[in-house]
Amino acid sequence: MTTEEKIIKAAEEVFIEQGYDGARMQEIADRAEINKAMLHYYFRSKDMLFEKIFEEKVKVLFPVMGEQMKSHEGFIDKVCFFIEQYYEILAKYPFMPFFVISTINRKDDKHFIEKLPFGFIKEIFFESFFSDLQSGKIREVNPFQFAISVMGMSVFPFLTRPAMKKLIGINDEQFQMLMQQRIEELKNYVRLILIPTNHA
Amino acid sequence: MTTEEKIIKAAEEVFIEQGYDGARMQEIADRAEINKAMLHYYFRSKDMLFEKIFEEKVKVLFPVMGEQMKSHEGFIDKVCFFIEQYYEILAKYPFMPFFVISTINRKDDKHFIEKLPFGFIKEIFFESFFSDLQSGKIREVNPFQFAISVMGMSVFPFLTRPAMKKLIGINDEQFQMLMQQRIEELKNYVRLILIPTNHA
DNA sequence: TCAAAAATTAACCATTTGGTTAAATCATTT
DNA sequence: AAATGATTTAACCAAATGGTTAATTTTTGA
Repeated sequence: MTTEEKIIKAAEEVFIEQGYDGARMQEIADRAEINKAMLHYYFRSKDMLFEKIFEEKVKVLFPVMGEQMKSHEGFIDKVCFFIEQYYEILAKYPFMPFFVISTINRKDDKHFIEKLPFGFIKEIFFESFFSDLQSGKIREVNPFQFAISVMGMSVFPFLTRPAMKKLIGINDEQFQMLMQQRIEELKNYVRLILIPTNHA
Repeated sequence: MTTEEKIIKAAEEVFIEQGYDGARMQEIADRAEINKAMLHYYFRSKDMLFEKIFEEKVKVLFPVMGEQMKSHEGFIDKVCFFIEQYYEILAKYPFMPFFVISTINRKDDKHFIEKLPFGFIKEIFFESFFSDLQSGKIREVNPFQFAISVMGMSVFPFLTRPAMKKLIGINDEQFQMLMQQRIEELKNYVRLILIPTNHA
């Protein structure tokens, strides 16, 4: 493991746990078991180190879901697939949503928002939506509001995880289970919302 | 306006904008137009000042919805009322959700989670849920997952507000409008999810 | 093998930070 | 008006912070 890799690993941990303002260069150095000067030797400044981490981690949270998504036929199938896939990612990186949100909410966020790769939603998601809407396969909902809702339902519990755990009195393992059960529940909601009622 | 009030107002602003770690005592003093020593004179330390602000603001975010909610009859009515009321609060304090979430996600959160008054949900929400479930007025969903979903759909856009604004290319006013429209959309989702289909 | 380049370290630096103090001002009461 | 207590201020402090530097060790390549 090279020094650079050790730094990135440690910086990931500290930035995600503590946020930009809470993170200390010394703590990153300590966890990486290197001299603090090395941080600046490899990444010049705290800002540039953070930028590097953010870019790398965001790629993980917004993966190339595009290709796989294309293989799913209707809009409902695509949404259900999105929910499943997103759970996989969130289960692996439960702190990521808070990391991203606290970054884009930072007062002097210069350009982090632009780095969020949201293109795939517009392309694949919406296109498929209007197609299925016209053929009457799905109910007429606002696609934008619907997209926000699906993301909100998926991500919100991970943002409030510490509270959830404490309020319900569960541990990490049980939380994971709750989220796993949640997949089917959310897919069910999606179907109930989107599948038109039979007015026979 | 007393000195104490000036401090609280300024501290609210700074803590909510910058978070605990990002907030500077000097900036709070500057905005309150008082000497920095006054902060410690009235509130002893940054920790204690923050605690004061958190308590006050949380009371706003989790208001005594209880009484009004009791007057709404069925579970669906209660949920719809919750969505409406919550929009009112969030429209007034759009930064609050992030403030609360970034506080409970802080590494050394000692006791802030306990201060979240979630009692009213258990009492009024769940009670009414099981009542309507038994009488067949609502579909059989997991009440817990459903509650998380409603909160997520309501709160999530406010957590990602800076990103939403930039990605869709709207300003604060337009964002507010989008959220206002959202109320009816969400209430509609709730009905579609909860009202049983007629298997005639 | 040996010099040049890259990597690493310890000591250091300027600035910022939360917090303190002692003196000064203001308000209140007698 | 004098004494008392509350409020306010400017100056100060120690610790922490991001960042630098010059010297040292390690690696590389001719």
